[in-house]
Amino acid sequence: MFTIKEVQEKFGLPASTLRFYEKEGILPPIGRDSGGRRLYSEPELEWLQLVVALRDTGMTMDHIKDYVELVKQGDETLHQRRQILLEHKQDVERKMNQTLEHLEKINRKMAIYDLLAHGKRDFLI
Amino acid sequence: MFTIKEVQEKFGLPASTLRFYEKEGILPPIGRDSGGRRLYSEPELEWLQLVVALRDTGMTMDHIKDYVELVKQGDETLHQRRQILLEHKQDVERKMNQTLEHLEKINRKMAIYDLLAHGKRDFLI
DNA sequence: TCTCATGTTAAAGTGAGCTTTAACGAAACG
DNA sequence: CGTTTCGTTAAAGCTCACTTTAACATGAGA
Repeated sequence: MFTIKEVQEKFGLPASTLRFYEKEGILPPIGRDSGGRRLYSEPELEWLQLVVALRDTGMTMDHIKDYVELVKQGDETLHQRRQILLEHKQDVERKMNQTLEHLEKINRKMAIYDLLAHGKRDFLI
Repeated sequence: MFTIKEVQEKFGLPASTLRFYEKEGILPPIGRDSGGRRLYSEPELEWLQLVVALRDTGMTMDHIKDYVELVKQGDETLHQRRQILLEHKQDVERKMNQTLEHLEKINRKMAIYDLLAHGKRDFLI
């Protein structure tokens, strides 16, 4: 069991964000100690890890919420959930390819700077 | 020379965004026709292409603006500009590696769904 | 027991990056 | 010549994903 501070440090997520995720239903309701303080358990951290993976690969909070709803509905939605992950993964791969193209553009720009830096101003010929 | 509508179609950027970029100094002031309408020329489109590459790889508008300021200052800033692009590129590459790790997480989740779908509920042994 | 760090909540506030609105001008079409 | 389309501006508005604030509670250490 982990306090909110420990989770904050483990994941690099502010406590305010952890509370916000719980309020929004992105995390399940977290158990409390006698004083009403949150105590995170392993499955909840596992879950948080997937949420972070989805968020950092560009899934919107609303879509993550939809996915969480399916998890709550149990095993009947396993296929649907797999499909959502698959489509998201394909999305991410498309975006990565776009990013690679953009990096190419940036590389070409840098190459031009290098030519200019060496006084080779005849590269346009 | 291209009208704002043509640029909008070429780049998939709304005209409102093109006007917004110009207002913010992210694009140079665009020339006008006799009726005060914007006419984009080739160098401006080249420039827009780099802006889009930087934006879509996660550079903030403020940083793009800083870069634009250096361009305006001319050749003295060539080295500094190359350095900014280099650092941004390294940043993007770090983020891509993070994304690959996140994809691994998503893949493992999908694999679990596959095992469950085939009734192999003994995978935890 | 006092104090101070750490936690709690609901609600308001923030910042980035556009997008919409309103009011108007120019110009192409029938 | 009228009307519909495309453009212009400044300013206000919007969405997303948090973040801050205010007011209060708990619990550990001196």
